[in-house]
Amino acid sequence: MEPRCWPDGAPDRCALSTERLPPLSKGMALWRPGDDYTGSYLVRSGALKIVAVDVAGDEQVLHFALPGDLIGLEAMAPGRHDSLAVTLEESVLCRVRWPRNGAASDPPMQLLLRASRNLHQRFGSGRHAEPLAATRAFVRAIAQQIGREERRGAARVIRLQLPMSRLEIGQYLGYTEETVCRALRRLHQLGELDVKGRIVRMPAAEAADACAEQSTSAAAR
Amino acid sequence: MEPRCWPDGAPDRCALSTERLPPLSKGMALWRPGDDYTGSYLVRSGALKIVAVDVAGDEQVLHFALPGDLIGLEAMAPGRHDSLAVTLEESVLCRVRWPRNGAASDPPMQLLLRASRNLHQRFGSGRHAEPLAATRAFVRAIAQQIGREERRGAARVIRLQLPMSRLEIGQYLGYTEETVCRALRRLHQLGELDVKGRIVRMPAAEAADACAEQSTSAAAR
DNA sequence: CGTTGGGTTGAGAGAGCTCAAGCCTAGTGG
DNA sequence: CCACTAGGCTTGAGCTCTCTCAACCCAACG
Repeated sequence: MEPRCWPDGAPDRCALSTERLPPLSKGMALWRPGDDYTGSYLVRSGALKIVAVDVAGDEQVLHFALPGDLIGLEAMAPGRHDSLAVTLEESVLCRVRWPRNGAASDPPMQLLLRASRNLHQRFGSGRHAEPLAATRAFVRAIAQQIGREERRGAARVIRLQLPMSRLEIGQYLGYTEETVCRALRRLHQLGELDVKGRIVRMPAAEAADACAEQSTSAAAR
Repeated sequence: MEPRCWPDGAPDRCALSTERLPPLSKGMALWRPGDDYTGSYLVRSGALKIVAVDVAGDEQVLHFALPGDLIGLEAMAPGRHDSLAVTLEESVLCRVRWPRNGAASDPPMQLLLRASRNLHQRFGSGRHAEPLAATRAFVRAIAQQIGREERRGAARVIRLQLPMSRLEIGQYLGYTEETVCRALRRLHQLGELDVKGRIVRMPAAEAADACAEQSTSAAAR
């Protein structure tokens, strides 16, 4: 019944290594925000929660990890954890590691990096309680991906064209078209951004604290 | 500015192949629910939305794919797409393929498979509008992972112990502790499951359609 | 110039949140 | 072995906020 950490027959090609960790008791932190990424983990038994803690101290659970799950992959691309992983009960884990630069040119490894970025994005776009905060985070995330920097006099602004409608943003964030519309308007009134249809302009500084990640993503391209 | 589909220097090791697709015009479907998985895609330009369509016809956007994104990986593990991918504007894509069984024993490929499962789960646990449907889907997903089948006379039931508190479920689903509590109670009253603290029992048939979307939620209104 | 899809705004009602209190169970220490 | 305690769970009563529904505006396009 207990799944093996890794197939026994798997050779050590591609410099992949697994290492069994001593059992973690309930409530132990596997990693904390800011920790360097040192490998991913396979859950052998037990359970963990991956939580994002915001500045207000509110906790949002991003994922529950159960036996068989691979966790921590989302930190591979940025090289650093920005979430907190805590055991919900006594758990046994295996750490999976490989050299950071060694196999970087390996095609499957490239795919893994992309997958890591995917996971990281999905983790970042968690469910916010308020439509205003959710919409703000959404626009900033999009801005980081497709925004172009413009000079507007002395100020640097990010300009972008949203590819999707208000309705589709709502279908993504879990709100209605009207709520998204009102949230955008409120953000405009707060001076955080300038909206005209699907064209959005915002100060470059605003867009910067969206996730503050993806330094490696440019190199990956 | 245009990112390359793939590093030129990357050799064809590990039998990975890329293939550039002709530009897709706005509104074209890249894949539909039920389509076989034939490879993942890298977005070169344009934008797409990945949506889940439930039986009621309601669309939920799971992801917006922008240039540089890798999409479709979540279908690798199950081998079949259960979502719909549609271009939001004219888009250029590259398909990335590799033999299904060939490199299955390759450690990085194993990691990819795990990542695929992760993505698939995260895609499945999208934001539901109603707490009842969200809680139902959550419990069923957990049951599929850690539930044990029991014989209770003639009926087959799934028994499981939730590793997390009601508060943590709420922090995951985006509701408060009380709302989760009431949702569980309502599910109990509807006869869908039996809750005693963290012990949950439910008919094996119920747990089976974990991913089958909420046909009952619309009727519940 | 008319049409169409997307966007915006307003008013009312229902749903989930807040606050508060009581219960129940597991773990602890005498 | 048992009482105790603390945290989790449950339930209730108002209130706020988002959804619903409806109308109107607007720009793009033929």
